[in-house]
Amino acid sequence: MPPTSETLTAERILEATEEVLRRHGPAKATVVDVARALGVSHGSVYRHFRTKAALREAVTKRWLDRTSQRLAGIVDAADRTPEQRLRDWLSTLFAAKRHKAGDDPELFATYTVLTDELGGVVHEHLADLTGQLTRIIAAGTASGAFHTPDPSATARAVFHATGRFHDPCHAREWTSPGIDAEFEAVVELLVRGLSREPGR
Amino acid sequence: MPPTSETLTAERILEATEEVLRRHGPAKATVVDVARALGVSHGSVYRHFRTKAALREAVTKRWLDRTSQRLAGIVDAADRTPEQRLRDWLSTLFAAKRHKAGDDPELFATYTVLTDELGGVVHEHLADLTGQLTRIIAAGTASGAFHTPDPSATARAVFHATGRFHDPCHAREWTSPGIDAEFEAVVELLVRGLSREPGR
DNA sequence: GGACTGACAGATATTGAAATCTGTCAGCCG
DNA sequence: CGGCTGACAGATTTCAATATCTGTCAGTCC
Repeated sequence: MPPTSETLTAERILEATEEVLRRHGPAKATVVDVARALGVSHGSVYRHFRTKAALREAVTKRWLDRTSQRLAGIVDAADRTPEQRLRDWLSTLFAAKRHKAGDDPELFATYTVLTDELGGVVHEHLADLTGQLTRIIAAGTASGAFHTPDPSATARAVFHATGRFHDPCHAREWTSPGIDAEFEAVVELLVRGLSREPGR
Repeated sequence: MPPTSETLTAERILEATEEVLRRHGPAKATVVDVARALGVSHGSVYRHFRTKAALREAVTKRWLDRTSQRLAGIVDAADRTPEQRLRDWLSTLFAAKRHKAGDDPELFATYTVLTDELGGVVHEHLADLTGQLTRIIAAGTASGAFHTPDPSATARAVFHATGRFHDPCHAREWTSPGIDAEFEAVVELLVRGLSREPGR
């Protein structure tokens, strides 16, 4: 609403877009709405983003990157064992997703729709996350805590096996009562599979 | 189309419903269509199924049960070790789902929509499948091949961890090139986690 | 008498005309 | 200039009238 006569930057447009998406949802959020929220004409928005799809892509990338960055801090925590870091990383990912989905279900649904449209950005995001996982697992392999001939493939396996706890298409299940126990059971099984000496 | 003057049975209605769903999809399949396909008035269909939802439920249950029955044969195969049975069972489940999704994508999408509506039937189906898994894992625990304090909870964990390879919301990914390797990697990790003496 | 029909009321879906949106661009304004 | 506007063409969405569907039931027909 405030036409804030500052310069029109891509950043300001992205912020306004997020706000419009939060208010109107993905289907009804138009670039005219975004321009109106900024007090400019929609032509100006097209100066910064070639198409509506590009704008949606940029705003989604920003949203996904916020999660990546939170997780990146766990990967290199030198004071924790690889197993602890793996457990932390998976728990934090699950908690972050569940938090996003629970806090503002509308906005979460919005981004779920957006990520469905935007194959490329999502693919990069997943590559980023499995890359982080690979570093933890490789560290574990180096220290002898984990045992796998191919940390990268194993990282993807761990990521896929925990999909129920971070993939948006399972968001509905994240509020069911037994979900935490289920998460623990899956992580336990995976950690046992990764460890050289399980069953202790 | 053929008014087949046989008696109108629930079974015949279910067959006609499946055909109408295959042709028209879930959104456009009406009970008037089903009646027309059978050469009767739609009032007659309501004699056998109280509501359209009940009809959809019955036809979906039939469809889900076909998968359950195929898998049930693997559970008690006396000539195979529990680990082999576990691998067989998971592979067969994946193959069956992928086959259904690939063969007739329209029909698969139709049933995916239906299962989304019908919480109860699907929940029963999942309970049935995890029950089968529990029996395999319990057999493995008894023979010393597997090691878990709670076969039922572990069965659910295995089922959830392999969700990417049987949950319809991942159907799109079942045609991607690396999917078989990914499946093997996840199963490998889980079997290792279940086994008392892995890493050999 | 019991399976079936077909007309009916209320709910839901389809349709097409009108409104809005996307993306462009010639021109304005500081 | 260089960022911005606003009118425009074609594509998409909305909305209300119209048609179809769901579920019921009194009545038909064998």
